[in-house]
Amino acid sequence: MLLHTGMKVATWNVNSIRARRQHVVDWLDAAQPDLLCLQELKVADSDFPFEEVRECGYEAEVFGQKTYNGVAILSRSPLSNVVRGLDDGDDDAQARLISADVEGVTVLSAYFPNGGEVGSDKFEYKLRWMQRLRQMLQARFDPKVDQVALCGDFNVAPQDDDIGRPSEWRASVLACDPVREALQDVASFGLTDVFRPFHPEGGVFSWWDYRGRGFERGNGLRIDHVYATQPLAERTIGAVVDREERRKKSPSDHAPVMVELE
DNA sequence: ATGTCAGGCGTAGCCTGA
Repeated sequence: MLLHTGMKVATWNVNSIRARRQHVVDWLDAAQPDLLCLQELKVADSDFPFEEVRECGYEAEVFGQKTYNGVAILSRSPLSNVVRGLDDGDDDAQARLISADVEGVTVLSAYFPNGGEVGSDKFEYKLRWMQRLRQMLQARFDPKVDQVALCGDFNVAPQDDDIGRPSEWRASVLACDPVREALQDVASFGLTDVFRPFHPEGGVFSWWDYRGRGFERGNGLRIDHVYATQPLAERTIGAVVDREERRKKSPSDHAPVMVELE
């Protein structure tokens, strides 16, 4: 009989695991999450630092891709039922989703498409990918029963108060109406944002553009999220962004987001 | 359009993506 104490689940777009290998190792040692979902690895599986991660006490399941995308799940407990991709029969070469089960919870590490410019082919791909994600969730899970955590870089700021300077971003691929509606459609499957209730005042961000000194100017967006089904959401007892990580030398443009479950 | 990173290619500096 396993006695469950807290469970810390984190997500972090590292913008190249090669460039951020030491940051990840140091952060695992300091933050001690039970699970860490990674996005934008930008390496093939063979170039993922499995050994370093194992030395920190984590096993890793990786869906890598050279140069672009790439996602992983790191866990202190054994992972099972690993699924790579949306698994919907669509011939999609982009490595943007991996899922696995751990201690009765299904964890998904997702890297939603950025979308390029509104109206572009990349934008249409983003909306279509989100639709496909919604269909996959519906095919695989029962939101009333299953404990599912969808974690990752959603590339969507859900509300204006998730943005430092809303007027600069409101029409962008990260915050425009069609993208927010697509996120609502994904959530309508039976997922809720478990972070925001712990920060009702808003103004908490997870990504700051390298360009234009976004971090220094407070011009960030909350685009990295943990969404959970009700049976899991009701276990949430805290949620934070580790802004200090963004302050370090050679940071990712994203900071880790971590939620604590009871 | 701009800004700043990272990777590819290939071994300098331009290109793409974000």
